[in-house]
Formats: sequence, structure tokens, C-alpha cells
Amino acid sequence: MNFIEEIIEKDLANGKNGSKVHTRFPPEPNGYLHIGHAKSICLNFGIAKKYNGLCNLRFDDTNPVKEDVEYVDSIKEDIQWLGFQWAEEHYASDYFDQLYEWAEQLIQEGLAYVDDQTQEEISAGRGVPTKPGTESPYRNRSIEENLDLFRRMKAGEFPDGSRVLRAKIGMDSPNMHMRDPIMYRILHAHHHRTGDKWNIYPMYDFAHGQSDSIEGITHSICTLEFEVHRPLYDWFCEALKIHHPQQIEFARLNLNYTIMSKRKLMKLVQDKHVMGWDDPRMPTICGLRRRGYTPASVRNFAETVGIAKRDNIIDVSLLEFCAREDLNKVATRTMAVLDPVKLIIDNYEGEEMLNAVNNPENPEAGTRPIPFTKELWMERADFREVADKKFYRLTIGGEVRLKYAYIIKCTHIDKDADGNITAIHATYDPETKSGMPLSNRKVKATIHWVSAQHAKKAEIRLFERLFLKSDPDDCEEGQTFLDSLNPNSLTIQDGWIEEGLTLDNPERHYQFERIGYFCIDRDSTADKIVFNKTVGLKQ
RNA sequence: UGUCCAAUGGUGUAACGGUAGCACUACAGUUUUUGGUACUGUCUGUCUUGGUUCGAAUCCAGGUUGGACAACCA
Repeated sequence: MNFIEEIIEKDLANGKNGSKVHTRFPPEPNGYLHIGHAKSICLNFGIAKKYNGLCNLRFDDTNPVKEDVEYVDSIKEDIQWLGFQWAEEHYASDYFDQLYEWAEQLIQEGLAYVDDQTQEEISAGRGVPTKPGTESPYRNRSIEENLDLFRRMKAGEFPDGSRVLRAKIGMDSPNMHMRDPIMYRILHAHHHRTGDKWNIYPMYDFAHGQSDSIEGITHSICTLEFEVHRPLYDWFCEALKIHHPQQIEFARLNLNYTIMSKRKLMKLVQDKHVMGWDDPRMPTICGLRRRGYTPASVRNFAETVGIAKRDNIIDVSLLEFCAREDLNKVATRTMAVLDPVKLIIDNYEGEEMLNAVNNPENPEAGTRPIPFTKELWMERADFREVADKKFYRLTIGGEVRLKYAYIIKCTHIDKDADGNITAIHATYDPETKSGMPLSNRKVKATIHWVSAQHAKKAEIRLFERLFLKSDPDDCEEGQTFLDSLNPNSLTIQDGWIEEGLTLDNPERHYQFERIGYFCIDRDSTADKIVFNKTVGLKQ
């Protein structure tokens, strides 16, 4: 049980909020969701589920210049893909009328005023954390003048940036956010939902807590950087005398070799360092999905990293573990040769069908027939002319088992003029066919293969981490995170796959035996299937 | 020279005044027709100095270190 659940259980026991739990996930629709958001989604929806409560989806759309419907659609899709369904769908913009009324109310009570200072003047007047700020010369306008000005701001009479509405709290708080914070700014911008209705838009601090309040949120869970906003969150709830949800902060997720800033992810997309927001190398939820992560693996990851208030950097190997853990249970096994070399069984003639297991972890997945012939493709790395003690695959004179087939012995190899191996020759032992008594003979290894005449060509996309540095943001002077981009993060090559592996198959996740987990990419065509490598098998 | 928050193995996270546990990583071993899986084992930890107490990771005080805060962003 994490510390937030402890707080909730205490509240429940005390009968606070009528012993109800209502959370919300409040994304700003200005980018795609990433794995860090997944942690928050799992937390908020998970808590609602655990305590028989509700979780809303609310778009924090108070800044029309940055937001777009493209993002609200993708956000909804990602949440649902993760396996969650919100109780209510809301938008902060739905509350603009109410928010405006509340702003007037605060003006009436002498708790807010219109400030005509420029942005620079306001910034200078705010002071620095160690020293108090100075009051605005417009701070003590009459209520009537404030009301008049604010209404005219709303009516669109003033240009952008010419005036703001500020809360009248004080200029000497050690917390900068409490020094007469801005509530409304003038923005003659088109909003993706309210259109051109508004010429003024509320700031986060004058929208978020109130939105929580309107929705009857009991526990408003957010990340640590909002800790300094909490006094203001509380102040507005108190001043407005409205339902007061409890804000609780937790540490956001950080992953090594990864960036999580929406701005920087956007940069990668815009500058075409990746194929898009859903590039399999991206830490976005849609990227992970395209990479072949299952919803269960992402959920399990979020559960495993835990919730606390201390800064953390999670090792990406934990994410990969979660992928393997789930994929091992569900991925259909198949054989594929990614770096092929011809294997010729000189004493074999004809063709026969062998039986292959679809998933040793799940007998119900059944078996499939695979063709065996004289000429096969095998993995180049499964043979070595000179082998050290640690190498226990095929060598000249050595024996190895062909999975589901026979034990073979390498006799000799063919090379081209440059010394590259062009073919490996072997003989098979007919008595060692899979299932026969002699097939149990101990050999150094079992390797995978595909029949050369039957195998189909497929495009294989291999991924490495996007960044070379554990902390891509830890840059030398004059450099940026872009300088630590891994030039080899994407490798595209052709491989040979079993002929039975088609686009019609309902399965999306595969394990290429002895190699790793792969999934079918949406770039696949009838002519050529494209596979993304999700993660390799543990070595 | 400010305020707030945090500090437990390599990485995370438990233990709520009474045996420092779990997961990942790494490394061994057993099983295995995947160098996978499963199972077993090994390694490494309470930031520091005081105090309270029979007893402190836990409570208190100081220090140190890290983070957040000075957008008309969220």
C-alpha cells in the first residue's frame, strides 16, 4: 500500500467525503501521453477501482494556443487501450462560465483586481524567492473599476497582454505562487471547444482546483512540481467557499536513456528524428503499443515502480522485464531467421511436415505443421568456425539439434572469394527425429531454422535505445539532448519467416524463437509483413 | 543569506518504536528440444552527527546531499 492509499483509507475510515473516493486524470491536450502519464493513469483509475469509487477524465484545456483536438482523441484512445474507462468526460472549458462568475465574485469581495502592468513589470514586481515583491500601482482600484475593466476584458476590448486579473493575496509570501497570482489573461485565440466565445482564459491555478471541486473530486492527485501550488489551490477553494478536494503530490516517473518532456518529444517528432509520435522508440503510450507492449505489461510496470515522493530514475530494464513477463505468456512462438546463411542437409531428400508447438506456456495454443527440406536458412551467428569454450552451437564436426526436426552434424562449409561463408553443409541422423527415442540424445544446443523454399521474406525493424546517455538531458555546455541521440536506434533488414505466418492471423504478438518478441507493424502490406522487435529474449 | 519537499543495496519500493523484506539488475547453479520460461543460490543497503528510549530505518534537533519554486504554460 502506498502513502496515497494510506491517506485515502484514513479518510474512508473517518467518513470524510461521505466515505466516497472520486479521482480524475487531468491531461492537457497539447501532446501525446507517455509512460509517465501511464503511471498517473494507473494510479488514479486504480485507486478509484480499488476503493469502489469513480475516476473522471478531464482535459485541462485552458490554454487554446497550445491545445488541439488531435490530442484529445489520442489521449482517449491511449487511456482505453490501457484498459481504463472514465466515469465522466469533462473539459475545464466546460466550466468557463462558472469560473468567470467566481472571478467576479472575488472582485466583489475585494479579493481580485485588474492589473494594467506589462508582463515585465509584473515579473519584476513579483520579486525573488528570497525577497518580497512590490505591490502593483493598480492594486487598490475600486471594486467598480475592477468589475468594469474585467467585463471589458471579457468583451474583447483590450489587446492580448494589456491587462490581467490578479488575486489580491499579498506580495511577501516566500512562495512565489502566492504573490498576487494571475487568474485571467487576455487571449484572442480560437479554442478547440469554445471557439471564439472567450477573449480571456483562466490560468491553471484558477481552473484546476475549481474544476476538481465542481466534479466533486475527493483526492486530487498530481506530481511533485505542483506542491508549491497547493497553498493557492487551497486558497481559492476557501475564498470561494466551495467543496475542497485534497491535493496530494507524488514523484513523477523518470526512465533512464529516455526523455519524458512533452516539449522535447514534440521536437523529436517535428525534426523527424523519429517516424512520429507512435514511433516504436518513443516512450509514448502509442509508441509502446506500436512497439508491441501489451496493456497488461504497461500496467504491471506502473504497479511495480510504486508511488512515493522521492525523485526516482527507473531502469529501462524493468520496463523490458514487464514486457517479457507478459509476452512470454501470450506470444505465439514461431521460427524466423534474421541474419540467414544457407544450411544444406546433404543426405536428406524430399520434404516432410513436422509439428511445432505454438506456445509452451499455454498448451491450448496447440501446434502447427512446418515444412522440412534439404535446404534451410539458419542464423549466421549459430555457426562458428573457431569456437571458444563458451560457444555451444554449431561448429565443424559438431552436432546440434534443429528444433522440432533432427540432430545434424556439420561436415564442411562453402566460402566465397572474400572468405564469407556462403553455405554450411551437414548430415542428419534419421533416428533422431523429434519424438523418436534417439532424439533425446544430448547435444550442445538446439537451433531454429526455416525451410528455404517455403520461407517468406519479411521486413524486420530492430530498435535500440533512442539515447546513448543514461540521462540525455545531462549535456555539455552548448549541447542539447539531441546530441546524445543514438544514430543506430533503428535498423531495418529483411528476414525469413515461416510461410504460415500471415497477416490474417489474429495474433499480434509473436516470439521468434531464441531471438525475441516481435509484433506486426501497421506498415505491413499483403506483399510484405513488417515486424517490430519489442524486446529481445534474456540472454 | 528564502520557502517547501525528499533521503533504505546498482535501480525502485516495503517495514508506521521491536528479526531491514520484495521486485528488477548482475553473477552462479538445477530443469529444459528456445543460452527463453520456471526454480535455487550469491553479492551489495537504512546520508551524517547528536538526542529521546530497554530498544530507532522509524520520533526530535542540527548538518549534508538531491529536487521543486521567480511563464500572461500546465
